[in-house]
Amino acid sequence: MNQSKTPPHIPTQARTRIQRRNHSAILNAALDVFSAKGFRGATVDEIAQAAGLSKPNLLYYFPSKEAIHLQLLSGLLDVWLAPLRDLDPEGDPIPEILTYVRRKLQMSREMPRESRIFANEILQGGTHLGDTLTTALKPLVDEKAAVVARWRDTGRIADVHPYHLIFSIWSLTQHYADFDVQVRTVLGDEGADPYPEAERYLETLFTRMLTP
Amino acid sequence: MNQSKTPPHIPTQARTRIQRRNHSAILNAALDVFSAKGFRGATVDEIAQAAGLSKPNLLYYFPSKEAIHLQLLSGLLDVWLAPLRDLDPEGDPIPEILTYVRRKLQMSREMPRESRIFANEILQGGTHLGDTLTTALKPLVDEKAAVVARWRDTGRIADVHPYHLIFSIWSLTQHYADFDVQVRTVLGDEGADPYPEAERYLETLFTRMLTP
DNA sequence: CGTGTTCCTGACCATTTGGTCAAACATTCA
DNA sequence: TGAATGTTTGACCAAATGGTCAGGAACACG
Repeated sequence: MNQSKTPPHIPTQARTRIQRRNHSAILNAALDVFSAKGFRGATVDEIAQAAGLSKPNLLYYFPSKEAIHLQLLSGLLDVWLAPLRDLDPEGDPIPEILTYVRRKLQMSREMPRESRIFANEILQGGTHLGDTLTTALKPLVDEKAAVVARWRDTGRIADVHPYHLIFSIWSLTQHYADFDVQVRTVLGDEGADPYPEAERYLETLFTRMLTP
Repeated sequence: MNQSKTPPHIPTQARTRIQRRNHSAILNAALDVFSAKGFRGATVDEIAQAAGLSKPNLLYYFPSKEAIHLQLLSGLLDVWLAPLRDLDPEGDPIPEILTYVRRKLQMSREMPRESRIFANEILQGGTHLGDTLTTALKPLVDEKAAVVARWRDTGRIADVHPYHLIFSIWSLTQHYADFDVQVRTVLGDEGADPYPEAERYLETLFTRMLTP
């Protein structure tokens, strides 16, 4: 009957200092573990360890493993789509698109865990995302594809399919994060950082593709 | 002490009719389940059900879940690399590369399960593949990258980084299998088959990229 | 100090899951 | 037909895992 012990499950804005610290420690640890092992392969205990907490203690902050995963995913999509959101319809088409490519590649390099977690989720059918894809992703892509279509129809870029252009940017940039092992293996261990070459390659690719 | 009941674990060439049937039924079922749920997410029981067998019966044909996964993976790599293997150094460079792209895209469409299982494996760090990547994949890529480099150095194709060209072909073609859900969601449910458009797009992309 | 709240833990539980085994059932073939 | 060989299964096990809970420790604050 007592209404005590209300666990601070997902308080959005954590109240106490300890809450804030542990909350973010958990999310960060979960990012590590989920991105390395996938949702099923990750164990609550491992996440707790990585966050420096005991399993029950972690469950004190989040109601379930799935809740952690979910909060991670939803928090991610915004960050992930920011570069596309910033594509400026008033800007110079080709530089605008090249900037988008560059920013996306940069995110791949600096946030590979996020990229992998997302890839994993989509690979598995996006079941955890619910209708987020249709409500958040699709409208934005529709909007920006329309921008690209306008650029194309006014002859400012070469003839391209707007949606597939966007798909190609996604796939090419995220490839370096998601398939990191493969890339590094093929390039040999000597060639440490593939990103500078990748950036040059993608710049050339899209310049040649888009120049009228 | 009796040496009886030697289970026909991985007999490579199954002997009896039943063995052949069940063996391939298991592998096919495993392809379904592993590609849909990943290695950790897949359960032996589910694979057995999908193959029309009981779990112990499945374990009669394969010593472990991992063994099934492994046999699947190793059998896959050969098929997967065939198009690259067929890249002909004596052929016409641009048509040769376009053919490679087309075949790779076709495989994406016709074997999405295989593509996803592979993606999943690489995403997780390729731990199950052991050194297969360095012994089987790298040498082939090295060889074909050299071919591309020769074409480039003799001016038969435009200036490109051979390895990143190959990476871009992989990522662009497999994107349609691995991120199928995303692609379909963004394109809307009406536009059923994205592949014809994709093929046209990729043809244009690489033609513009490679024409000297 | 004392009291209420927040934080943390050891012990525990139910379920899932990979895998085993003895015995039953089927098939083959002499 | 019958014995050897091959196939299938129900019952079972041990380990892993997500999650609970009662109570103790730390902290905030009057």
